[in-house]
Amino acid sequence: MNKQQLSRITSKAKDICARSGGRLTEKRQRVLEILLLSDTPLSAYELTDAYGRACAESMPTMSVYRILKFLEDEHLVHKLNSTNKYVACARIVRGHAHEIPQFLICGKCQSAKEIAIPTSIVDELGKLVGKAGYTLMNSQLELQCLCDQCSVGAS
Amino acid sequence: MNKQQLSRITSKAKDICARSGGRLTEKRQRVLEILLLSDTPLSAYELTDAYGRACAESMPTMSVYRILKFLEDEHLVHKLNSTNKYVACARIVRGHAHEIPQFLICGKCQSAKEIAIPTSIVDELGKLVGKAGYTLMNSQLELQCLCDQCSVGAS
DNA sequence: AATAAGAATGATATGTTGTATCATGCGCCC
DNA sequence: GGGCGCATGATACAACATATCATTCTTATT
Repeated sequence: MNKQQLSRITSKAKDICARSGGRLTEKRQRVLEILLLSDTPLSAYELTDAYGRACAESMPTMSVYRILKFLEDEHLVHKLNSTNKYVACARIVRGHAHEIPQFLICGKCQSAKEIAIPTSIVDELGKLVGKAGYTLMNSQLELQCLCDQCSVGAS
Repeated sequence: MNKQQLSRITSKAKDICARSGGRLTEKRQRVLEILLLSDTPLSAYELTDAYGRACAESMPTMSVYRILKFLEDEHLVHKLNSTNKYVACARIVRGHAHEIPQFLICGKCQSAKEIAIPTSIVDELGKLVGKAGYTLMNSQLELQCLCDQCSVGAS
């Protein structure tokens, strides 16, 4: 991702925040940028370190958590529950509408790819869940995978 | 679950362990029993407490983690990654073959139900994952739901 | 039965993730 | 420019998890 793309994305993120009455402050923007530029999801503490390295001033981890919560509420960032790490939302990168996110997480290189799963599959899941006596509230899936690059490397 | 059922299950668990060269010691059996009798998944620390209450002697949390790891390796217990809690595997309760586990987790009462998802859906997921450049390694899903009892209560 | 080897457990320390709470700074509106 | 509300800092602590070394218990062998 080059600087121009990054600035286009953060400008869009600012709009998104503004529409909901929030503000993408400089610190929030920096945290988002670190996530956008990272190859892998980052934990709150890894973000704290990365912030310190990138910005020459440090940020308390508490603030990182608060900023992550803000960015999650704005749907600019997702939390991966299976790894306790955070990723920038693909919609602001690729420009499509917000969907229920699904993640493929490589167990070797830790990369995570956000994909959209067809409504049909989600509907089928919903029906199954209904038969079992439950109602699906959120279908963010996190699938443990191996990415093609790592498959090749291992072979 | 009554005592007879419990003893039938633990006896089966013993066989499973024996076949793989492991031993279901008394402490391991007690931890498994606590999970079998619990309405909800339990964290390692909750298990430590429950063990202390049930057995009049306490167990270090470290040992609980080790025992959980053993039980997981024997596929007698599953870990829910989204909540960091542990549940007894349904196969030893209901007697069917081991399948890739899927969990419905009620966001209100925390109950968790283990279900099996049809191969067709898992296959479809696998194909999608393949198209995205990944290989599915494990399709344990943890779906955030509301159980019918809690739905009724809330209405 | 004595003993040696290996498995299971205990004890202690520490690392990682996350929340609670109160204080301080900063921008905006009248 | 004074006050209000949002954002951030600082500190403490809770919850989850692992590393490591010591001790105890089993089991096989003699």
